[in-house]
Amino acid sequence: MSSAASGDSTRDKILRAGEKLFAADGFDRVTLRQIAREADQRNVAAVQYHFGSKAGLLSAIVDDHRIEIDDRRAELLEKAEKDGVNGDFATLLSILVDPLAAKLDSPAGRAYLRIQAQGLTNSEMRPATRSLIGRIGRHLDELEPTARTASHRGRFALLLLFHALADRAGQESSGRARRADRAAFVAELSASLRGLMSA
Amino acid sequence: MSSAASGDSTRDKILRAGEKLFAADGFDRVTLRQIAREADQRNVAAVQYHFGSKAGLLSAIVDDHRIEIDDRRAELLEKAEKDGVNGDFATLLSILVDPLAAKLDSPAGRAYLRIQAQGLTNSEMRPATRSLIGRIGRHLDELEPTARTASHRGRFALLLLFHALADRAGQESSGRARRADRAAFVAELSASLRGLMSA
DNA sequence: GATAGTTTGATACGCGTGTTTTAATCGAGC
DNA sequence: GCTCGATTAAAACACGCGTATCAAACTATC
Repeated sequence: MSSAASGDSTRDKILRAGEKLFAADGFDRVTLRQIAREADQRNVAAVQYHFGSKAGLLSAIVDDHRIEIDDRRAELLEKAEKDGVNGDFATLLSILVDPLAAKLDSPAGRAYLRIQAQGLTNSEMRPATRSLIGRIGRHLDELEPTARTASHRGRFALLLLFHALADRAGQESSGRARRADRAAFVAELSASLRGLMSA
Repeated sequence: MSSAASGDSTRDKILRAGEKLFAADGFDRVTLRQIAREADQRNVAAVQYHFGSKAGLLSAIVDDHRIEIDDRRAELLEKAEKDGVNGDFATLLSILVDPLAAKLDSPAGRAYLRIQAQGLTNSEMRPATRSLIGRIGRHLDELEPTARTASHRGRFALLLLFHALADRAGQESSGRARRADRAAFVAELSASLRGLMSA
């Protein structure tokens, strides 16, 4: 309930510390003591108190962002359906891509992208982001059934989407990529996805 | 020196056990005791003896496969250069894709693909597979410089290549995908990469 | 068949982990 | 100003980790 307001309560500090460290080092390598230190907390049990467990902290981090992304997507999708643009491939693609790509704007968002990609690779957190993607997928199916249905393209597109954004997030957070190039990056990614789906 | 001959020496059993467990659970989650058990070894220090450390075991696993893949690629590339086909995009792409995709054939190869994808996400083992890819990349640059150079497409292609294969490897190893579909999968992947690069 | 070298087995060590527990501190509300 | 719930601190816990050590078993060479 409080998560959206990014105050500096201890809970929020732990959340941001976890984000940062999980993204940079990987969930398994990060210690609760590291997190406490990063959050200016002398208490090694702070994570247990506020989130129950290390896994609980991960869920809190991921859910926060995922919910915001899905809300934004639902909003855009409803608008598109109302405008009767649900036959427009580019529109549907941007509904899929843009709210995720917007996560590149903040350090917290970039951390989320990297964490989500870790989860994809290690085959967990599968329910994440699923519902909305399914709904958009159905629209895409109506559009060009042969290009998507029963083929692997949809899955490829999802893999590329997440991993490319995570890769970019890592580069920006480590200074290996400049923020100014971001628009070009997103445009390239969208074009690549378009090309991938309709080759 | 001995790795190619997949005998059932203790060393090889440990190597295969590590492959299997690293791929399924992730490098960090796997303990040396699990590996020893999986290798029918009562000795918990067997990994230290044969590979020095847990990291040494990982290197041994990855290097074995990577060397074989790069050798195969070099072979195909030389043949293509001799035939003067180095202007053929499809040929170059298949040199990049086929030796990797061939890894889907064996359980050990599938494990390698998943492990390599983990490494990509967690940003290590970067030197891996680099040399050959660079050489092929130069050929691609000569072909259509605008489509690759200074754009993000090359990186996208690499990400998709590795993660799609790792994803497929995971599905096959867990029975969620049938081996019969593999040819179609590889064809789809190649087509997707082609579409991605030239959209 | 004794011997040197290599491999395997078994045990122990030191340490860091996530978590639990208990005590101290804080902050409203009356 | 006191009280009580919520939060932070501090210490301890049980456990599993990677590693080191040393003895036993095996293997080949002469």
